Amino acid sequence: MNSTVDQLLSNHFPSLAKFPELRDEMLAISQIHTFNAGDVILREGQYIKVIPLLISGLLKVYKEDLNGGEVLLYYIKSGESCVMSITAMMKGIQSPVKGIVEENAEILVVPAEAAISIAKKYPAWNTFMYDLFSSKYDELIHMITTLTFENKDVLVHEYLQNEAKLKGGNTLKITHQKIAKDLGSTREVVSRILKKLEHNGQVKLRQGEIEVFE
Amino acid sequence: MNSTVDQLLSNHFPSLAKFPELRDEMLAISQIHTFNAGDVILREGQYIKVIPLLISGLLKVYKEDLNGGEVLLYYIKSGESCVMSITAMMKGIQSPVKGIVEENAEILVVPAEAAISIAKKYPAWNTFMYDLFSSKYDELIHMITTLTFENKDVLVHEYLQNEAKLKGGNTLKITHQKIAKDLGSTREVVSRILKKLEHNGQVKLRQGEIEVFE
DNA sequence: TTCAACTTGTGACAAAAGTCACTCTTTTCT
DNA sequence: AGAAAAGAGTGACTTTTGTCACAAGTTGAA
Repeated sequence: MNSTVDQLLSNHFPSLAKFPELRDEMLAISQIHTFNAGDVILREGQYIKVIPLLISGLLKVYKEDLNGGEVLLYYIKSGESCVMSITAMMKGIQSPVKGIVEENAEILVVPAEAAISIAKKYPAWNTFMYDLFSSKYDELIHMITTLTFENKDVLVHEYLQNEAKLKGGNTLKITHQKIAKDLGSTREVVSRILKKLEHNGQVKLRQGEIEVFE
Repeated sequence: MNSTVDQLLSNHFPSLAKFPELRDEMLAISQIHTFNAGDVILREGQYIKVIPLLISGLLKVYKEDLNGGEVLLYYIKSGESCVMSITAMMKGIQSPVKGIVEENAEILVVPAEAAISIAKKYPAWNTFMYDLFSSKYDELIHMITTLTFENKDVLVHEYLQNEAKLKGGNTLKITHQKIAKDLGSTREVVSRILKKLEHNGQVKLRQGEIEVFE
């Protein structure tokens, strides 16, 4: 009866599933949940009770600003988990970030205490986490360098390229307003940048969608 | 003869040293090195051969830009290590960041392979790392929100407050040029912001030094 | 002490980003 | 079809940041 979960684990988290004991223990304590686009699966200030391992779909992780703004920090895609959930869980603190389902998602949910005991028993779990931490550090650091050294047009362009890559298609169904919100900017500024990118042949704009080239 | 190292470990890394076996293993394979302010202890592109545990002093970690700029990502203070070294080591990749000694430092140096085997044996090592990763994530995320939602004056002010806190003194010996370099900005901009901060009573400027209030 | 190097101040201007106000287009709903 | 809502375009203006040029203050070594 757990054969489906078993397969999902093997397919999407091979570096964990290849250790039979670890795999069995994870199967014994975790469950698959499904979520819909738009669902907020983690709020700022919430305590972490479970560690999510993403089977399919796409999540976005945001940091909220005092004045109602928010900024997209990174994505969580298939085969990944939420680094901020892990670290907040280990310290028993509230989540400093918000997690939203961007594309309908299947999530393997591991209870926090179970995750802690697994981490102590299986080096592979920690290896997986180090890899994950590493890639998110890279993303955050890249974001900092873009914010520091580049103008907003680069930020917008990289955002679009990321979206295209992660959503598997060069035509994005997205509004200028949504882009502005994700980047902590304003709609007018984004609209003008998009016009400029279109002028440069980097994108093609249509109502409600953007085609990304390159 | 290892009694000194033993004490340093106990004093500065209590969460590791309180486990006798872990402590003994670390003592057996690690060494103390000292470095001077200005020393570059890690270059971008360099492979990671050792994990540094900072006993005393202060390090700064930078990401370099293509056009000769660089931006301060975070500090490493006593009781901490370099998260980017850890993750780069685990993946066997080159360091994506640069580490510079800001204040004369004593560093407990753990060979990379030894660190890997320790990580597999002692959960306390991983707990320590998760804590460290967590605090650096917080710092990077805070930097992103500042860059996204605040003007440069806030960035400069927070930089000064950090410097004051980490260097243990409200009078910083630092030039405007150095601040500009750390923040990826320019000297004139920083000079003007500092004037403004002085006007607001947040700092007091003198040649070659800045007194930080609050 | 005197000069050279370093540090800071500042005016003038340019570029980037944000704000406001309003229009126009496209989509959606009844 | 027709109206409302959502999305996008745009001019005019402000604020913030960056750039250039050059003056002036400070420090330290010869």
